[in-house]
Amino acid sequence: MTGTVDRYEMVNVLTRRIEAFTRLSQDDRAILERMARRTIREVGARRDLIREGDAPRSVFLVLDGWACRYKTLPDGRRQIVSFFVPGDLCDLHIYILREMDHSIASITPVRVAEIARDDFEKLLADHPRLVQALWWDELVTMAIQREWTLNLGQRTAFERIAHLLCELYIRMQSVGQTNGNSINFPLTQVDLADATGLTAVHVNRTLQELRKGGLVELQSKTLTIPNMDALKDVAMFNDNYLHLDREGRHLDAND
Amino acid sequence: MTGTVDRYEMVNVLTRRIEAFTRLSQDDRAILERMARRTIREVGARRDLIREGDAPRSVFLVLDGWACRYKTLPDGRRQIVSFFVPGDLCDLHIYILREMDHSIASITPVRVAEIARDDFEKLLADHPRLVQALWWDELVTMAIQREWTLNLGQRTAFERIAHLLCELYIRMQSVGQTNGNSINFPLTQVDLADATGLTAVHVNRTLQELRKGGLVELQSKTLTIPNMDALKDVAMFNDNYLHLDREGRHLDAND
DNA sequence: CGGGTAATTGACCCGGGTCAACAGCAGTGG
DNA sequence: CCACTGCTGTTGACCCGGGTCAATTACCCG
Repeated sequence: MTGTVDRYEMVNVLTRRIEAFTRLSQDDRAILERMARRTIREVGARRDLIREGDAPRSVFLVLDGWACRYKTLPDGRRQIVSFFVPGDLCDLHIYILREMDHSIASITPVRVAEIARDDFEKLLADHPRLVQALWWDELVTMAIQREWTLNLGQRTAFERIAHLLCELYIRMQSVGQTNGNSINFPLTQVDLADATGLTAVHVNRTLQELRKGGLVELQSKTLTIPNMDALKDVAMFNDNYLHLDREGRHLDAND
Repeated sequence: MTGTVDRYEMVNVLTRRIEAFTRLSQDDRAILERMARRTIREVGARRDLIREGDAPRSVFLVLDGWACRYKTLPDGRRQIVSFFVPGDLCDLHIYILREMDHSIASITPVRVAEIARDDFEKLLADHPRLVQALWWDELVTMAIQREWTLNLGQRTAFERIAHLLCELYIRMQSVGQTNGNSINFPLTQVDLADATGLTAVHVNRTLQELRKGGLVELQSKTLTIPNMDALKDVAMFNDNYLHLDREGRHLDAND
C-alpha cells in the first residue's frame, strides 16, 4: 500500500476519488493538483483543525491521514459524525456560513490542503466538469450521513460496527489505499464507540465476536477483511449510497 | 396560521425560507415562484414520491404538507432520516446520480413543485444570488443530518424526542407556519419512533413524560410548546446548526 | 354503528451501559 | 537498560433504558 508515498501521490487521492465518478481531462487534473499543492498544512494526531463556533474560512482536503467531524453536548457526550480518509473534502462553500456547527479533528497526523475561498470560487467558475464532480462528492457525503442515521437508528451493535468497517474499507479501496484485503486502520476502540453511539467496552466485546466469527481481523492498526461478502451480509451493507460505479461517465473528458 | 392558503402563499414558503439567509430581489423572487408554479404535483398522504433504486429526474420542492426521506433494511426495519416541511427542497443536483439511495414519501397530502433538470440548471446559471441561497439551503440540510446523527448516537429517548420537537417547531416557525406557540403537527407516534430509532411504545411513554413535565402539549395533530426555553434546555438544543440568523445578509439584494 | 388506524397500558425481558480492576505496550527520560 | 507514565484494550459483575408482546381503548370517517 504505502511505504513511501511521494507528494504527487498524496495530491492524487482527490483525482483518484473523483474519477470514481467521471474521468477528468489532463487540464482539470493539473489545475486541481496545483490548487491542492498551494497551501499544505501538516497537523499532528488528535488536534482540532477547526472548532464549533469558529468562522470557516477555507475549503480543505485531506491528502494524507485520517480525521473526523464531531459534535459534543454540553455535558461532554461526544459523537463522531463522519470520518475523513485521504481524498475527502470538507463541505464546499462552507465559508458562506458564519460559524461552524461542528468541529473537525485529526485522528492520525494529517496533511491537509487548505483552499482559499477565492481560489476555490475561481476554480469552480473556470472548470465546469470539476463542478459536476464536486457536486457528486457532496451528494455522496450527504448519502453517507443518511446511512449513518440508519446505522445508529436501526442496526444492532454487531451490525453497526460491521457496517462501519465495510464502509471505511470500501472508501479506502476507492482511493487505492488497500493492501491485499487489508487497510491501514488508525481508529481506537474509543473512536469506534464515539462514532457508533456505543461504549468502548461494548465495542471491544463486539469486535471480539466479529473476530470469533472470522469476519474481521483487527490488530496493530491494520484491518483485514478476509471475506467481504460475508461481512457485507451480516452488516446488511449495500454500497449503492457511495455511488461509486462511475455514474458520471457520460461526462467523461475525452482527451 | 392557515385556514385558506392561496396559491401565492404556498409558493412563497421557499422564498420565505431563503430569506432567513439573504434578501432576494423582486426579480429573483419572481423567477423562483414562476419556476415552482410550473409543474405542481399533488399527492395523497402516505405515498412514495420516489423510491430507492429509481432514477432521480427532477429537483422538488414541498409547497404544502409534510414528507420524509426514509431508508429500510432488507428485513423491514425502517428509519426516517429527515423530514420535509413546507419550503424544503430535496437535494439540488440529485439528478446527476444514477439511482436514489433512499425513498421519499408523503406524510400528509402534499403539494410538490417538480423542477425539471434543465430548468433548474438554467435558473442557477442566470441567478447567482439564488445559487448562493440554494447552497446555504444545502449546507443547512447537511447540518441537520449531522445533528440527527448526534441525536441518535448520544441523546436519551427523552432528550431525543424533545430535540426533534424543538427542531420541527423552529423550522415551521422559520417559514411562518406557527400559530401562537403551536404548530400543525401531523406525525404519528410511529413516525416519531421511525425517526428517533425508538419503538412506538416507548415514544408514547416518553411523550407522556414530556406532557407531565409541562414541556409539550400534543393532541389532535397540534403541537404546542408553552415554554420553548425549558424544552430547549432539556433537549440541549442549540439552534446554531440551522444557521437562521440571516447569515448571508452581506449578499442581500438592494432593490 | 362498524372498521381501521392511532394511542395507551401492563408484564416481562434483553442489549448494551456502568463501574472497576487489570494487562499490554509504546514512548521517554534517567 | 529499566522504571515510569499514559493510553489502549480486555474482562467480570451487575444494572437499567428501552424493547417485546399482547391486549385494550380512543378516535376517525363514512
